Amino acid sequence: MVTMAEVAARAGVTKQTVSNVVAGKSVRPETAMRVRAAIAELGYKPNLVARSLATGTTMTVGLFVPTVANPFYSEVVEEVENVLVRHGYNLLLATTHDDAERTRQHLEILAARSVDALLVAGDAGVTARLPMLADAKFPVALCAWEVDPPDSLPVVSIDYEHAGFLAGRHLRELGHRRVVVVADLPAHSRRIDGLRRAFARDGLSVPDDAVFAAAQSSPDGGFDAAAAALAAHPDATAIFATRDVLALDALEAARQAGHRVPEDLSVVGFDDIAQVGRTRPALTTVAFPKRQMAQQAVELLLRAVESAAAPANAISLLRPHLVVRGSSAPPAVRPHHTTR
Amino acid sequence: MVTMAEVAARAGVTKQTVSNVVAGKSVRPETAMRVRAAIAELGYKPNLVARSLATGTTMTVGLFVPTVANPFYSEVVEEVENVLVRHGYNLLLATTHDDAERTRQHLEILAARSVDALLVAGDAGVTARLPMLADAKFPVALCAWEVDPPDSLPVVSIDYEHAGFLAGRHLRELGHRRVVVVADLPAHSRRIDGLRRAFARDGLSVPDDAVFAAAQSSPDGGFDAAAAALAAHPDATAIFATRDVLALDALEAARQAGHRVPEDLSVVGFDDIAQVGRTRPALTTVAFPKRQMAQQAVELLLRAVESAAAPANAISLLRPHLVVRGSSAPPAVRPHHTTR
DNA sequence: TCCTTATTGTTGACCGGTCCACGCAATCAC
DNA sequence: GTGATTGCGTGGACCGGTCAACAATAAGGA
Repeated sequence: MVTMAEVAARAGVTKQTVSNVVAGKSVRPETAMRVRAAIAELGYKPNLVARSLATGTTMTVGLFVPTVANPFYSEVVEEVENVLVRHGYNLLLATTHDDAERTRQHLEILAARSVDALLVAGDAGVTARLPMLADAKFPVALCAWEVDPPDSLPVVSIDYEHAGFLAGRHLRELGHRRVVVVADLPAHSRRIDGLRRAFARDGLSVPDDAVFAAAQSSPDGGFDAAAAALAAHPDATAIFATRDVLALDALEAARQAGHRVPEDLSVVGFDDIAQVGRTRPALTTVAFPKRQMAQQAVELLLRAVESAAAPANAISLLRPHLVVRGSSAPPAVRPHHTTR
Repeated sequence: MVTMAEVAARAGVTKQTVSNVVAGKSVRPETAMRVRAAIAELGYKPNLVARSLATGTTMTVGLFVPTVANPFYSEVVEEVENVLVRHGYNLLLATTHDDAERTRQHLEILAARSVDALLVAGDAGVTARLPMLADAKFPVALCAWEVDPPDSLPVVSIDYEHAGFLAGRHLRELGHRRVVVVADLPAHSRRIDGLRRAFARDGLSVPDDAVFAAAQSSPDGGFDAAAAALAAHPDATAIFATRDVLALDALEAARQAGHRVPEDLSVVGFDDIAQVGRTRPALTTVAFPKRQMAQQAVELLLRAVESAAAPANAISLLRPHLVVRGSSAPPAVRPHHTTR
């Protein structure tokens, strides 16, 4: 590899002058030309590793996500990368798989690599490492954070409770009274709280036995939970799934149980991942402004990096909104189900 | 940050000795203990940037994918990261978005960062940069490569033509004679070649006007193409989609056109992305061994890195296989469609 | 004319590790 | 007892940039 020193020799100046030309600092035009010519002739490219060592900055940002297999996080990754590229940064991607030990190792390596900043999306496996995150020597931000926002780190997320409320309000406005829930528990309990609040306003409740946890280990977890929910509550007129992928499973379970959606049963999801708008029935869901979130979070971090200050320790909550599509409708008028 | 020199001073030895302890080279146990104690007391962590500069190796591998939004590539990314982590490497992710200029910049930066290796998945936007890839100073491998495998770089992929053949043979074995195709063109033409070969064996053809290109720009491209295909060929008994996401769109278009799948119309996809096994009807598709591919490709690269040699310049083709699910069945026995 | 203030470019230290040649003891064979 | 081998540890150069202090030359003000 051709180094700065070689370019300097070729142009008859010092390393430093070459450095100045590359960095765009004031250099007499005549000299700059000579240097630029030498750079071009030798095909010189600055060595970023060396620069990083000298400056302590790597133009690299780490991103933690639980997994990329979930489309929600895919979209986050996609957008984070876009914003980073726009600012000239690179993305170091690490999946945590909700594994605390794996997360710890990744964190250690990122620190040793001196990334300029770290964005953590999703909480599950990382929560335990929060103290470690708090006193990292680079800015850290959290996003898509549902549980106990720690007060030492900035967060860009949404009001999950309110998002759940939107789903509940929609179902109530349609006239639904009995809803079952398929959820990732305990992670998604906020969303359920919101749903319950909407029902509670009208004096209705969503009892605990109407909430079914999807087994996270099995790929059929969502399907099984939905099937169980429908079997246990044949009088339910709606399903709320706390994640779109679960909602897709629920749609399937409903179909197999002989329900028509939305005529017999409404299904409402959460996230608004790309594919749910194109299935039939298209899914009514609470849209999570993922890309906006990714953008804000990254820009928050980069501002902190450039001002060399700790990021504003604030919580920024974006507004989720309901997207009404074909999977929800008023409940069918049918003989009232009698218990016993 | 605490440096090696400080640890050395604390332990009463030289930097080099500390380095040896960290690297696990032979050091007298007694000395090693003193050094380890100093490391623990000071909380020393080696600076990987400095190490990279000195050794010229960064323990970092770059990955190019067209996008992460497509579940096919998500799975590839997921698996690549897993393998890298297992070997102690980090992942630098770059999306190309089929943009040659963006790809060029990324490539330049990765080179300047001296990544240890680069894996390129998918071809579209990158093909133009092949010469640049060929004389990179680090090993490069290609995967999921459909067009003209260049002979200067190792490739881990599948035989796309054969994969298409599998789809065609399946449809023929079921008895289908008239199939329409929804495809990303021209990228997926190999797959169609294979399909055609299967039909040709029985003296049947898949005419050009039965092949519909999905507009890549629009999110409804697949849907529109499928709808057009069905409208233009009402006598078709099967759809072959060259990508599962297109197949999902096709299922939808079929439903809206009033076809029952698989009774009236069979749908066969390509890729076997995670979600298509859980929809109803579950999708019959040609399974692409993505994870195996990712694994082989990464391990090929890492072998090259560790032997400091150019990677074996070979083409490794994995075997795709057909996964028969619910979306394909023998064609309905129905009055033969008369043209006019 | 002389001194002050800019403007460029030079010099040498430094970032935090690793590599390599070598000194020094202790061990071994003869 | 002596020379050869081996095991540990030292010192200094080096990776390829950047930074800060300074020297040199040019321009501006009194």
